[in-house]
Amino acid sequence: MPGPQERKPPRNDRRSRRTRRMLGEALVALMLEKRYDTITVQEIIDRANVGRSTFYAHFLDKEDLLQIEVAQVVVNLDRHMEVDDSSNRIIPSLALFRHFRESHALIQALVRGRAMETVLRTMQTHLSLHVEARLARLLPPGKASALSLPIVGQYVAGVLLTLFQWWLERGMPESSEQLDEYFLRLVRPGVREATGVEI
Amino acid sequence: MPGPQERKPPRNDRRSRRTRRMLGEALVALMLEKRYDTITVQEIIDRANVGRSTFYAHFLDKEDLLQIEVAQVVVNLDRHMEVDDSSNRIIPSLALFRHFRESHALIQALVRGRAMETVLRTMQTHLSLHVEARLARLLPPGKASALSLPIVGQYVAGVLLTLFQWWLERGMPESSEQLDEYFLRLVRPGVREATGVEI
DNA sequence: ACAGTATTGTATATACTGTTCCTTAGAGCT
DNA sequence: AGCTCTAAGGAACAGTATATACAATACTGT
Repeated sequence: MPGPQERKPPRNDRRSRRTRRMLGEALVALMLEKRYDTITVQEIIDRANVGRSTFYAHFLDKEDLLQIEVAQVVVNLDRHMEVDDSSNRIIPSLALFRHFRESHALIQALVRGRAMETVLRTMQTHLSLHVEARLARLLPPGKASALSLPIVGQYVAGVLLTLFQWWLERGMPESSEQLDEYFLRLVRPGVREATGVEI
Repeated sequence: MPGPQERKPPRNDRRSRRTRRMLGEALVALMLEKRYDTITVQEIIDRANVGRSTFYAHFLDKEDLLQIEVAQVVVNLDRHMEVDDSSNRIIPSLALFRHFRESHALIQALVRGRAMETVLRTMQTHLSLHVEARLARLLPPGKASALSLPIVGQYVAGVLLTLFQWWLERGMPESSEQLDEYFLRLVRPGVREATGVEI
């Protein structure tokens, strides 16, 4: 490996944004075909019709490009979690399943490219913290939860992501509503017995 | 990448077995220190005190060596699943948690080396199929499950692996027994309502 | 002790990365 | 429109990694 990189120069030109987008799309397209770590920079720039030096003008390396694509997924996820804040559901699962179905091209690429680990771990953390916070608010004052809230948060987030992966692997034959119903039927009794909260 | 490999020659000599073991241990040791994909073959053979050609006499490439180590994990897992076959528990969760704690050096290496994705996916499949089979046996004849058995299998396996990862990330402060209790308290109500089976 | 083979060390072809330097093309401003 | 500035293109380069080939050597099992 040649010398260490300093940082990536931020560009704001219209052309630059177009180039960045093309490179991102090229990576996603390639990840639908093969594993992320077998993809070379050459393949990416060929697919995007972009010069080699242009790639390195925008990104530190291949990993940097991936990270930026992954960050997009997480940002979108957070945006979808903010809705439905008034109900007493601890997690906007239906909204999430719908979001997954819509953006499943990128997510599918991440899964098939074997770069899903990072995404899932980030999702798991975000979701479990969200659930934990909601549970703390819904808990009747003075009445403690039988199981600690972090573990219940992990449980709920884990079930959601497990079902999502199972759904995705089989090509998402069920509707989002159907999957949400499965999710709630499985998760609700456990949460009720563990915390006393009815979701 | 140079030409394609044909296959790896199987060796049975005592020396060979020793060499293979040394190489496997070297990889595991290195994975405790850095990410799998940043480890070079040179580092592995240096650590194992083994010549370069010897490495390629035993394994197709670095990936091949990893796969064999991973397979070991899964084989051990299966062995631990066979016990406790007479009880009416759908999954020997306590035995599994104990096994995880014992072999956590290797598993920790896989996690820190970012090679856990493969292992977890394989585990998820094995465990969910196991649960599915057990449920089918325990289901009262003539009385169908409300939710299909595959989805309940995925659910149970997913919760077990989620809790395991949560446990591992924080350095396994709880005992195996404690974790198993959490697991059962969270998963039992959902399985009861979804299938009618009491575990 | 001997035969057979596992192992070693080195050399080699191939591939990928990230940088450099120079040229070309086009966006944005007056 | 014309001018300027900079993004993009393209080729070449050093550095490093992979996987193979081959001859020499060390060791095991009988």
